[in-house]
Amino acid sequence: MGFDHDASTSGLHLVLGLSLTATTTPSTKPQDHHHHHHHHFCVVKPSPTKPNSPNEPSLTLGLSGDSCHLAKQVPNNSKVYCEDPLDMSRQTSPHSVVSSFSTGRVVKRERDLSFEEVEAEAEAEERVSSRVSDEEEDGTNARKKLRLTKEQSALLEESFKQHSTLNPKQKQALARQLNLRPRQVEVWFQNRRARTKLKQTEVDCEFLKKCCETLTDENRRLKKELQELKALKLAQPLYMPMPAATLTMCPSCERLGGVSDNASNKSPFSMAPKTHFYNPFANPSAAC
DNA sequence: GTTCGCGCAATGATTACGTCA
DNA sequence: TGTGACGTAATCATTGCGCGA
Repeated sequence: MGFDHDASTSGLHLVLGLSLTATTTPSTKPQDHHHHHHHHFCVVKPSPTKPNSPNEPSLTLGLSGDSCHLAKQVPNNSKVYCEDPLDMSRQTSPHSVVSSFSTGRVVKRERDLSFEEVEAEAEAEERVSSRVSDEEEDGTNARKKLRLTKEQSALLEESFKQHSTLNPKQKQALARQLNLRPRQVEVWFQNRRARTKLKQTEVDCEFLKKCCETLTDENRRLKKELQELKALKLAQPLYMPMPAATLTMCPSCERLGGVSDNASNKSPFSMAPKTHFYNPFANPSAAC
């Protein structure tokens, strides 16, 4: 589903998006808005520096948070302390460090691993190897799902605010900070991007629905007004000066509607609902 | 008040496939 | 043109929570 609001075809110029703060990143990729209880929305334009893929909606989500730093450090230890007793219980579990080792599955894709990363992963695996073997001894091959601690999530969020994508170095550093595997950090970012985009789409959809309702109402009202004016014109065929309040001026070309000198204005009557017209897109009339 | 089963949302992980250098 | 890295989309699986019986 793509929202390509092309002014040339629709007369409207919708470019919708969300932003976490007043500033936006240059990236055109959809970015964070997931935790909107922390942030506010605003309309941003996609950057022309990087074209969207054909399937990508033109609605974009801007990010900010340049002032954010990765200053907060999660203790580089398998135990991360938090207030939540639930989390606490999770954290004390070896599964809070590395997840999918307990699945018994072999992770096929380790595409992003440099030699150092492979080494780091080997170390990580080392840290949990005892747990894995315990499970194997138990005969339980249940897939345990990693639950990130609050601190880990916070740091990931913080990092995501800065960059919605990570280069290998950043990924490696973050993984080290979080005591996770780089692959887990990568997956987290992938999911974060995807769910941000999904949420964004839902928000945009709601917004467009409201816009549509508003325009429908306005259209209905204008049609009614037009009929009234036509009826008035029939009832009073002689020229009557218009009340000034009914004149309308195009905000872009600054011409008075209905009284300009071109040939298209055959009638001195002007549809001028300006006093209560609401244009949700704040655009000049498409007639201009 | 407690427990159990169920539905559901959140989220980590996997897979398939597209794009690009 | 083939390949690897990296992205998204779709999906699966696990977990925790709320709720009614």
